[in-house]
Amino acid sequence: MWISGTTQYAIRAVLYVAEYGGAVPLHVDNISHALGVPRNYLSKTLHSLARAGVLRSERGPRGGFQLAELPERLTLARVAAPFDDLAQRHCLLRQQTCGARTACPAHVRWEAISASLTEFFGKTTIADLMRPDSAARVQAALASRARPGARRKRTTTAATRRK
Amino acid sequence: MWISGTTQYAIRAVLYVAEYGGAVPLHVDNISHALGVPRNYLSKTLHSLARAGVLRSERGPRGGFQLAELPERLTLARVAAPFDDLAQRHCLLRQQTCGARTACPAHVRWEAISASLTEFFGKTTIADLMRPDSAARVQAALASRARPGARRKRTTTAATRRK
DNA sequence: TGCTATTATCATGTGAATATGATAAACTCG
DNA sequence: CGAGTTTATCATATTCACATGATAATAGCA
Repeated sequence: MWISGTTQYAIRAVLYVAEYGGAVPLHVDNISHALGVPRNYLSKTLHSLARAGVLRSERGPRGGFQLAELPERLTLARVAAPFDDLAQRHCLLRQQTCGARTACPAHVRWEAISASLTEFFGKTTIADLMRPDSAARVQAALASRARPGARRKRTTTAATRRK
Repeated sequence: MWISGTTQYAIRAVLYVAEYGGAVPLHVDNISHALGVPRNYLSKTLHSLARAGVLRSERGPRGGFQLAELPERLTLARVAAPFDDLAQRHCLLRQQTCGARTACPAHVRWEAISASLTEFFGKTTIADLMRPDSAARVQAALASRARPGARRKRTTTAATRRK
């Protein structure tokens, strides 16, 4: 039961970037050390998050990972989406025929639980999980980065999507 | 996310035995056909359920699987127990240190959902999932089997546990 | 006793999730 | 431009859930 290990890594990583990252990007080494998660595996995971528009990444010296959006807008569902198809698995008994038309025996009873799970992942944000004091710092960091006049660089986000 | 495929097989199998089994035991072939589940894999699963005291099994001609208890007493948690450790996974982020003392960032918010899941599996029984009409038949079947004077045979249940 | 039906068990295979190590690509700055 | 830093990607290994096929053990019965 529950979400995949990769998704758990992802949530913890995004949360870490939210709390400890600021104007300066965090390196994979830093994050993987902090979380006790394999480096290269995390690298792939972070890259997926960048493609999904959750993080932005940059290579080379002064590179690393930052949030792509305010933590208030990053729901757990969005963070989990690249790794776990949270929506697709609503039948407790995995009956293919379980739908509005022909329900599995557990359908009605399970529906309530299932809905509360969907709501949890859809409404809980990274900001909700942050220590209160770090939320303010993030606001400042993102604001300064978005200030016009800053030099544009090529970063990997949802916009810059390569095959 | 959710429970393992084996647990889903198990619930569906126990439910099938409850609804279509009676005084005469059901064969693996019958059940696996009905559920569209691999035969030998199901056999192992059913055997585990017998060891767990959910089913009783018997070999040879006239053998097969029957419920070991009234469906009202078979909670989903009991059926799932041999395959999924539902209780062990309470931390959303899989933090080892997540407990009463040091909670993970999601602890408080996740606790409510987690509790409702635990309650669902602990309180929902096989009887709850049965079609209403089949419940009565099971009552009769189990009662006749328990009637004193019936010859005792060696069956595999929680009591007859072999290493 | 021996034949047959049925579950129990063993040995093995397969695929996906997880992980590792090496190399390529991109960026910074002297 | 070239050296160094960092992410991106590729090739491969490991592990585990799920599955398959063959054989052993047990029970009923002629």
